[in-house]
Amino acid sequence: MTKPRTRIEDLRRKELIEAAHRVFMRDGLDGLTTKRICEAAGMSPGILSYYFKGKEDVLFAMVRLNNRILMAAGIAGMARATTRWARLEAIISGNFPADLFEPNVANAWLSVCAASARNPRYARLQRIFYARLRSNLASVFSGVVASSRFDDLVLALGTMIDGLWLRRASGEALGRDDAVCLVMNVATALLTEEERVGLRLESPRIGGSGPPPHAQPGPG
Amino acid sequence: MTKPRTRIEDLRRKELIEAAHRVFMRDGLDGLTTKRICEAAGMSPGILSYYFKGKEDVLFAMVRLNNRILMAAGIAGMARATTRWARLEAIISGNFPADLFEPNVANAWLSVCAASARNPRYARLQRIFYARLRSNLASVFSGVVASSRFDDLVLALGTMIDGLWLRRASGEALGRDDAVCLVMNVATALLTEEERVGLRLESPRIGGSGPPPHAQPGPG
DNA sequence: TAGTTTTTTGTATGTGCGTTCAATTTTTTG
DNA sequence: CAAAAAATTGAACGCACATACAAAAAACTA
Repeated sequence: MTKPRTRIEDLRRKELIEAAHRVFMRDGLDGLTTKRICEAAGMSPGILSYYFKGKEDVLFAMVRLNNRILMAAGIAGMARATTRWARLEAIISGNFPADLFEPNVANAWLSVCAASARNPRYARLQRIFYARLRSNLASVFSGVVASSRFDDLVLALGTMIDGLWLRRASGEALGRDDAVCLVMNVATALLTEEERVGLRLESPRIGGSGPPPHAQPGPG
Repeated sequence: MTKPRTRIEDLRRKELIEAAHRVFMRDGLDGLTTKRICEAAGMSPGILSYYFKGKEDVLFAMVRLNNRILMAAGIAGMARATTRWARLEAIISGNFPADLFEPNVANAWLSVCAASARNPRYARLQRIFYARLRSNLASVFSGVVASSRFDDLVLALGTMIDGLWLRRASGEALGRDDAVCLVMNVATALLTEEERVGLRLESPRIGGSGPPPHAQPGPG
C-alpha cells in the first residue's frame, strides 16, 4: 500500500474537476484559471495545489470527465438496436447527444483539439476516441462491407462528424437532428444497394466476439 | 484626405504582420506574443504599439493575411478547368493547397476557429469564406443539380473539408492527395448518375453572369 | 477535553504579458 | 549643414496568472 486515500480527498478532487468543467463550458479554455475554478467550487484559491500537482492536472482530469460525459450520453440508443442498420443509426446519433451538441460544448471541444497538437496527453485521449468510433463502425460493417472500402467509409463518416462539431462551434450551424440526417445520407450514398440490403437484413451479433456496443458520441 | 501615409509606415506594418504570421505558424495562437512578433521582425518590442493600436489589431490583420494566402494558393487550378466536373475538382483541390495543408497550418486555423466563437471579427471572416465556397460550388452545380439538393451537397462537402482540416491538425491524418480523393469520392456518391453525366458534358460558363471562378482553399 | 493530524485559508512571490513613454537615433526638410 | 520631424529604442509600469506556504480552522483521536 502506498497511500490510504481518504473519502474527503476524492470528494474534493471530484468537486474541483466538476467546477473546472463548468468554468470550461462557460469561459472556454482560455478563460479557465485556477482562481475561477476554486471560486466555482466554493473554495479558496490555494486549495487547488493541495489536491493537484498543478493546473495541468486538473485540466487533464477535466477533459477526461468531458469525454466520459460525452460517451455516456451516447450509450443509450445502442441497446435498442436490433439490426446493423439500426446500430449504425445509433452510433451516428450517439455522436450528437441532444443536450451536448451545442455551440459552447462544441467550442470547448474545439479548444482541446487545437491544444492537443502540442499536448501529447490530449492527443492520446483523442486517438482513443477515434479508435472507438472505428471499432463501433467495424461491428456494423464487418462481413457486409468489403474491408478494402471500410477504411474510406470510417474516414468519411468520422471526418464528417468532426466537421459538423467544428461548425457547431460557430453557433450558426446545423442542429442535432439535421446533423444526424446529413451523416446518414452520406453513409447511405457511400454504400452500394447490395450493402444497404445486407445491413438491413442481418441481425447484429450482440455479445459475440465483436466490439462492445458502446456508442461513440462527440469527436473528442 | 485624412492621413498622408508614408511608404515606410505601410512597409513596417507589412513586416510586422508577416512576422506575426510566422510566429503564429511556429508557436500557435497561444505562443503569439508581442515580444516574439517584434523579435521575429527584427525590431524592438515597443515598435508594435507605434504602428498598431494593440495586439488585437496585428492579430486580425494576420488572420486576414493568412486567409489571403490560403485563397491565393487555390486560384491556380481554376483557370484550366473546362468542364463543370473539372471545376469541381479544382475547387476541392484548391481547398487543400499542397504546401499549406500541413499540421501546423491546420492547427493555426483551428485556433482561429475556436477563438472566433468569442470574437465577432474572426467569425465574420469565417462566414465570408463559407459563403465563397458555396458560391463557387453554385457555379458548378446550378442547372445540373436540383436546387433542393444543392444545400445538402454544399453542406456535406464543406463539412467534410472542415473535418479533414481539423484532423490534419492532429498530424496523423490524411495527406493532401488522399483528402482530395476522399472528398471527390463523397461528391461522386452524393450525385446521381444523371447529374454526374451532366457535370461532365456541359461546359462551364466562364465570364458569364455566374460567380467568379475563384477557388476557395482552406476552410477559414 | 487535550493533543494531534488533516484540511482550508489568505496572502505572498515570481513570472510573463501588453502597453506606455521619455530618450535616442535616423531621416527629412529648408 | 542645421533644424525639425519621424522612426526606433529599451526600460518601466500595471496587471493577471500559477504556485507556494505559513497560519488558522476543523476534524479526528485517545
